[in-house]
Amino acid sequence: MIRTGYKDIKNHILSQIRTNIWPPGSSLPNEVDMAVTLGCARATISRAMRELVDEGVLERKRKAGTKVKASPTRRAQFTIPIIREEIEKNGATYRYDLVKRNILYAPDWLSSRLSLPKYNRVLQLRCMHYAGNAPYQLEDRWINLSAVPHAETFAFKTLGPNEWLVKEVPFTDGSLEFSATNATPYVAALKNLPE
Amino acid sequence: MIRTGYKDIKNHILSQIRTNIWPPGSSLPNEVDMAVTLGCARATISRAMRELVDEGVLERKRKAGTKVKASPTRRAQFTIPIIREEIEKNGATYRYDLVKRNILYAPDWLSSRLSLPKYNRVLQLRCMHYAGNAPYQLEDRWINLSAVPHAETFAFKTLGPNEWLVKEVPFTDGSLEFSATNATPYVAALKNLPE
DNA sequence: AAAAAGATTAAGTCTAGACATAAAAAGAGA
DNA sequence: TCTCTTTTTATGTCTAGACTTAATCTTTTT
Repeated sequence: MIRTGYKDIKNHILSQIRTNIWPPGSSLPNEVDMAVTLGCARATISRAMRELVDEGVLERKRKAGTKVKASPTRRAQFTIPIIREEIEKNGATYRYDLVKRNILYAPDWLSSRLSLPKYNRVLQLRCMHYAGNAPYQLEDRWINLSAVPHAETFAFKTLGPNEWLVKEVPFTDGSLEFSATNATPYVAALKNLPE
Repeated sequence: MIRTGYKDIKNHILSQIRTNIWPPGSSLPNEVDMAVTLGCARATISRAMRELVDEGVLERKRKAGTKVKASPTRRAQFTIPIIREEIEKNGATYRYDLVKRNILYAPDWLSSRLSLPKYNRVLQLRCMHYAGNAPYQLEDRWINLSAVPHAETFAFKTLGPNEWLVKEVPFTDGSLEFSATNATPYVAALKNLPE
C-alpha cells in the first residue's frame, strides 16, 4: 500500500466491523492512536470516521470517543424525479398539458395537514404528463401563494410547475414530509422491511 | 463575525443561491479566490462545498469548477425504524410474538424478485409486534439462509428478526431496494410530489 | 453523600502548505 | 480542419500543527 487515504481507512474500519473485531456497541481506538498505527495524519482518520458517521455506521461523542452504532441506522435515499427527465430517459418524447388552474382558499384538509393559517390562498394546478401520446401521470399540485407569491402571475401553459419551481425558486430550506406505504416483501442478506 | 467556519461558508453560499446572485447553472468563484474574499483557508471553503455537493446543491468537476446544480436533486432520506424503538418512543410497552417459523425453498415469485438460484433455502418468519395489548404490525420476513446461515439455529422466540439481524450480522454492503407508492398530495413552498 | 469546581480527554475545527489528478484550453503538426 | 501533445487550472487529497469545545472523570467543598 503506497499511501493510506481516507477511503482505505473507511474500508479498514468497515472490515473490522464486518469481521466482528469491533462489534456493534464497541469503542474504536481514538483518532491519534489510530493515526499512528495506520500511519497517516489524524485529519485523515477524522475524515474517514466523519463520513462513516454520515453513513450511519458510527457514533461519535466528544471525550467519550467513537463507537460502532449498536443499531445501525438503515437509511434509504432516493431522488424525486423531474417527470420530464424520467420520461425522456426512457426514450419517449415528453409532452405537458395544463388541465386546470385555480386559485382558492386552502380547503380544511389541506391547511390542517400543512398547518397553514385560515384563509390561506393557494394555487391549484392539475397537469397531464404524456410519454409520447400515452398519458403518463396526472399531477395535482397545490402551491402556497404566501410562500411563492409570483407563482400567481405565471401561466404554466408550457412549463410544468415542478420545473418552474425548481428554476424560479432555486433553493428553499424545509423538510420534505410524506408518507409511503406498501413496501414489497423483501429479502436480501439481512435487509428487509416489514410488509 | 469572529471566525468564518465552514458552516458560515455554507450559509453564505446558500444565501447567494437563494437571492439568485448565483442562479442555478452558474459558476461559483474558485476555492482560492473565495478563500481570499471570505478570509479563510482553502480547506474550509473546500469542506463547505463538498458538503453542499453531498446535499445535492452543487456540482463540481476538476478544472471546470463549481456550479449550482441546474435541477437540484431532491433527496429524501429516511430511516427504517426498528419497530420496538418506534413503539417505545410513543410510550407504549412493546411485546413480540412469533407466529410462524418455517424453512423452505424460495417460492418462484421470491427467487425471481431477488434473483436467487433455484432451490435456495429461505427462512420464513411471521411475527406480531404489539404496542401494549393492541396488535401493531405483522411482520412477514424471509431470510436468505445461504447468506445468513446461522439464522437457522436461532429460535426468534423472544427477539424479533430485525433486531437479531442488526446485532448478529453487524454490517453488510448492498443496496436496499424497495418500492413505495401513494405519496399523499402535498404542498409546502415548492416541495411536493405528484400524486 | 451530594453538589460544585477543576482537570483531562477526545472529538471538532482551522490553517498553511504541498503534491496528485482530471479536464479544459492552447498549441503544434500533418 | 483535424488530431495529437503540452500546458494550465481547479478540484481532490494529505500533512503537521494548533486551538476550541463538550463531556467525562477527579477532587474539593458543603
